Amino acid sequence: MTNLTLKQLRYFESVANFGHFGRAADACSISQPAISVQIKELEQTLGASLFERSPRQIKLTSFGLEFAGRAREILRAVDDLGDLGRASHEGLMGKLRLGIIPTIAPYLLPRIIRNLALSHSDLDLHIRETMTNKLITELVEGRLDTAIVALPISEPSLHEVPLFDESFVLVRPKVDGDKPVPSAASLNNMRLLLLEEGHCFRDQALSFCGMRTPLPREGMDGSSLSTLVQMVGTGIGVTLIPEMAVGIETKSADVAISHFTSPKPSRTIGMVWRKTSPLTKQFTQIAEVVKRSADELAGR
Amino acid sequence: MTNLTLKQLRYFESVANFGHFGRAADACSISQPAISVQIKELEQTLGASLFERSPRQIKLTSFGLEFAGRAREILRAVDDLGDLGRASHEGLMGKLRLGIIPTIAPYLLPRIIRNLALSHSDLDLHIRETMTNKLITELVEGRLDTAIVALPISEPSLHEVPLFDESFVLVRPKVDGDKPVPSAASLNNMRLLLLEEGHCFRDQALSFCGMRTPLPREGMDGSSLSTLVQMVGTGIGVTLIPEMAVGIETKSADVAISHFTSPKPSRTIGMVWRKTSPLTKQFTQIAEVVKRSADELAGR
DNA sequence: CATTTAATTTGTATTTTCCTATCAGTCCGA
DNA sequence: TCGGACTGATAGGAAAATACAAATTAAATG
Repeated sequence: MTNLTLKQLRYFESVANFGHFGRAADACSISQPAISVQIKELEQTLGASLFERSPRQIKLTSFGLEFAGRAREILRAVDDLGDLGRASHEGLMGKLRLGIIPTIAPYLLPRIIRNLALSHSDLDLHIRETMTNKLITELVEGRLDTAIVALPISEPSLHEVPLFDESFVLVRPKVDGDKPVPSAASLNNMRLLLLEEGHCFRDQALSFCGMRTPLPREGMDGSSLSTLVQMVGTGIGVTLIPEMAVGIETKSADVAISHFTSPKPSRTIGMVWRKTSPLTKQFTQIAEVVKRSADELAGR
Repeated sequence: MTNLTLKQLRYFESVANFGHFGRAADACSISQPAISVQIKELEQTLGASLFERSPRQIKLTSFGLEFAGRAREILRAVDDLGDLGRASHEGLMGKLRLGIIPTIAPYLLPRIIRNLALSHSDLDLHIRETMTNKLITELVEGRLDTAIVALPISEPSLHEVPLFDESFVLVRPKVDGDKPVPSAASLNNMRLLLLEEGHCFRDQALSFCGMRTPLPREGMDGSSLSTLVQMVGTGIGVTLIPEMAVGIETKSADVAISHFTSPKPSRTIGMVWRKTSPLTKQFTQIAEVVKRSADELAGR
């Protein structure tokens, strides 16, 4: 008979992730000996050791590595199974962890939260705002339920639903506002201010300009659209921002907004979640609310 | 946090299978209240009920049905995970549950067991002899580790390995032994004795004769090849048996053996196991031994 | 209306899991 | 080379989870 327990698998996963018994114990809110004992027991029932213990660090054995992969799959499946109960109720309720990228969050999130509170009052929404790749990792690892990101993601274990398209507009110092709108290619020659490495919007802007990597410049990257617009206001350069950000970001800066004609730069915003999650129906409801919120914001 | 335990899932699976708390408890070697409590707890954490309790019988709710499917997958994955320890050792050891069909078992099994005992003395072999569809079910449900059956099985979750081909021979009353060997089609007109419904060998024999269902006759089916041969000896009719059975089955009966020329009827015997089982290496070793045993038996 | 069957409830016992405290080995700076 | 810092292992007692036996409820059967 198999004598494994989920607890053992959970503890093991934690130790495997941290490579450290003590920190793993903290993460599981449990004492360090408790973890030691459970791992030892696990190794005993398996008849093979999972970690190479050297005094200063521990490392997964090759067996442990194989084991970790399977264990993770099982744990995710169990987590999903736990959600199945909630999924069987029609409505939207309980804790729900939503991720969202920073180039959307400040503009859309307040409205989403307001709308969700109105239509689904017994939903306990937890928000996580960070860059796409982190969101995806956390989603796959089961630390998030769903996320609002720019598509496509092409992570095979995730399901993608497009919500709306948003186009980018050009932000120039106010004095340049009357000049003709430059072509995509000619943005190359202007001083284009971008978000720092890792933001998907940075890559989307670059791809519109036909650039793979930006011309190397001295630390001109901003960490938020807000900063970028303020920088443009001082006359340093130009930038692109999503249309959605115009209302908020351009109020307090001396900048001019210009729309491109064609090709019109844009990106598709969508929602993603684990394919194995049983909460599809619930997520779809949320997607509707998000879509509606975006429409409202665009004045549609 | 998800608070499900494997115990709960195991108990639940048992109840779902038996449709009965008491019998499920027996199967788990546990008292019946213990199961009741765990199921109740499970339903509590899920926030939905898994069974419709009517006083005389219990039935899975539609939610319970969905839940059962996922739970089963998880439990199988965990069982496989438990085997991973053994798999990491090169050799073949520990308990191994082998299924085999009745039209092979009596002839090949003694030799297999002998050979395995010689080469892998610390293997604790458990044999289950029954018809193909039962073997497959038990395999998929994790109650068997591997099985020797006639291919193809075409069960997507199982891995198939062909071992050897064996041809069928015609068994006739000794007095008919000198008559010419009938064609496949003309077997239709003779009194062909078959194994009872459910044996794969029955279907294989029928398919050789080009029949879907046999001509309806009065209860002429036997439950073992041995019986069939004895019946042939009394002059009732003729039958087909695998070549492997000739040595044993025809010693004590007044029958004659004839080989077909072409088309030569035959079937492929192979081994199957769950694709997710980590014991592939071990099973492959066993497959080698089985193949060798069959070769010995055929005098090769 | 008593009897049978089957699940739940209750109270107690056992087993499992956990925590605190302590130990043992190694690394590192003084 | 010594002592503190860090890390995982061990031990013993406490707390929590789980299990059992016996009693209870509830419907169906004869």
